[in-house]
Amino acid sequence: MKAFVLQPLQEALNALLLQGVIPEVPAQLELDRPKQVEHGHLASNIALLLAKKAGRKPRDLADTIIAALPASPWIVRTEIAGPGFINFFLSPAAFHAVIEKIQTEQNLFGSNQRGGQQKLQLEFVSANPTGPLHVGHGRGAAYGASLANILRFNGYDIFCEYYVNDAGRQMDILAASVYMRYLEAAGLLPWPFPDNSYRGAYVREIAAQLRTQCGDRLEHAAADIPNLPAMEDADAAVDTLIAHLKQSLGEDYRVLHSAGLDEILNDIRNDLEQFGVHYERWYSERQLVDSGAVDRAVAELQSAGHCYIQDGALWFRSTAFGDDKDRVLRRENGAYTYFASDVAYHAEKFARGFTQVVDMWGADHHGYVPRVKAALKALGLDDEKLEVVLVQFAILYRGAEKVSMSTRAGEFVTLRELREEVGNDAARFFYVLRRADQHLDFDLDLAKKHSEENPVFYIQYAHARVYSMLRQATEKGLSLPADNERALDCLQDSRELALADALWRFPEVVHNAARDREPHQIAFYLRDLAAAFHTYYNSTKILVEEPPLRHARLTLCKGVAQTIANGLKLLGVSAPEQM
RNA sequence: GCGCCUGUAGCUCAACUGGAUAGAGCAACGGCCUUCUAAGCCGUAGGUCAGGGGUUCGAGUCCCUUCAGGCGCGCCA
Repeated sequence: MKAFVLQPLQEALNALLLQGVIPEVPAQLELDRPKQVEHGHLASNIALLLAKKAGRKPRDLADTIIAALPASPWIVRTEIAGPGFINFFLSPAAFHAVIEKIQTEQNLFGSNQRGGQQKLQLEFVSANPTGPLHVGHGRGAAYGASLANILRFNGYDIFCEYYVNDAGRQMDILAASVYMRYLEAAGLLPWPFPDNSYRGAYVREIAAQLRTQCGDRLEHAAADIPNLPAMEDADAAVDTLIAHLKQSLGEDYRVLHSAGLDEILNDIRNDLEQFGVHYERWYSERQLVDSGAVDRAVAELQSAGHCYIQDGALWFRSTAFGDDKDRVLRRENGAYTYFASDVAYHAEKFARGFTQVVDMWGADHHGYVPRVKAALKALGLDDEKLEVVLVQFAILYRGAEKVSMSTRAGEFVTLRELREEVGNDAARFFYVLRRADQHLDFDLDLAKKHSEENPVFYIQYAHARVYSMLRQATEKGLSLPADNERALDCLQDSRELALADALWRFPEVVHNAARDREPHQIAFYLRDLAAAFHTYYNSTKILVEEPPLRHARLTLCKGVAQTIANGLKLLGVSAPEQM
């Protein structure tokens, strides 16, 4: 819609530039949608911006600009207002145009090609496969998947990836936890299950499966098992147990390790798939390590002279690249840190040719950003191409009551439980109702309500209402508009034009949501559009006797339904035709 | 202590990246079903944009500062 005004305005400014009235034309002309209807459909502040440079009074300059505007069928009136705004009033035809556009583009309405099919990688969730996903991960999943949809709709070539932390200490602790439950089930665990291991019920289930699979074959490692409770440092105690298991079980340690990993990763995959979250690739940290990528990345940092050895550990001088302290790459005991494999992983992302990489991390990892960027810079890569979105936690409520959660103790609400309780649609929608960097209060009771208080149903209801009218018309034997109905001239009422105006906003919102990485803009827009539709529905009878008017109104309504469906699709929410 | 984030209506949050009289949803109050789904609509009330200073035609938005809250500051991930 903005193009209707942008083009004439551009022409006028170019003409004035030639005449020497203004010294320059801004590269990017901007148009506002005024809050007050009296201020027109669109407004430009261009006279205010150029007044000083042109040595003219703003209102005076605005007058000159208006005089230079070429005639346009879309603009019916202009006026100068306030300190020097130029307000534009558009013709009904400008609003009918959006309805025709929707009919032409249908499920592509709102999309654009600004991305130019640039390859963009999105990494999100990437939770350690040490247990089922909980509601905190759900937010990252909903946010990442929605953002992926939105960016695709903006013409980007999107590649979604889940980084699987399947190498490393946490996975070993899981293996040890499974083993302890395995022993416990046979009454062979000589002391109580320790607090700092994985205590969730799922660990018992995995242990039970392991027993079905291996019988008592693994029990022999219980013989000289370290006495964990007797040891001072609980973390060191677990490490001792892990070392013991690796040595004592030999090849079978791999079986134990995989028992937990495979089971949990499968569970996570299914969970996300059912939640409508799809990945192009599950990237294994273990494979990254085995391929020698970590060795190579570290060696590259070393040969570039960005490393030093201190206290037996290998350090990366990240302070030379904006970090506030140096970081260890390889520990005194010879093992790489998590950071080392992350450096390798990110270097790998750029080597794969992505023009932009977006990571979505839990907000508690924010201190981690400078060191990863430092490493990229040290490797001669452009750290601007790595964008980190920090996703805050979701706090669950039942009405006013907070649901307490503790991951360690295994007392957390899983994503699956949440989905089963409130449904995928409500879960997806509620998760993206806030900006990612804001805390999210997730009210389970509200998400389940099928009433006006629940924004998901409010929007879906608007969509279903349109289809209800179409069914109703058929039942009454009233003719329906053609799919390419173009006789829209009878839509002249301000309420009809206002509704069409709301439709015009959709492509703009899609663009802004992608630019700002803010899916919530879509959610807010849909609520506004649904409200505008409900208002129209209540004020105007759609299924009138006169066919031309009925057809035109129904065509407008179908445009609303199509737009709602397109928007909900971006958020991974269904658009039912009947409720 | 240092760094990052946040502070807007009773509650939960927006505000098109500097525009005109700061908007929604809940909650509160008052209305609207003989008519296409009342899972809806209309209206009323509610504000020192945390406080202070600055930048300019113009500030919730940018800069400085104070206060309050959250998170982070491992050879953990």
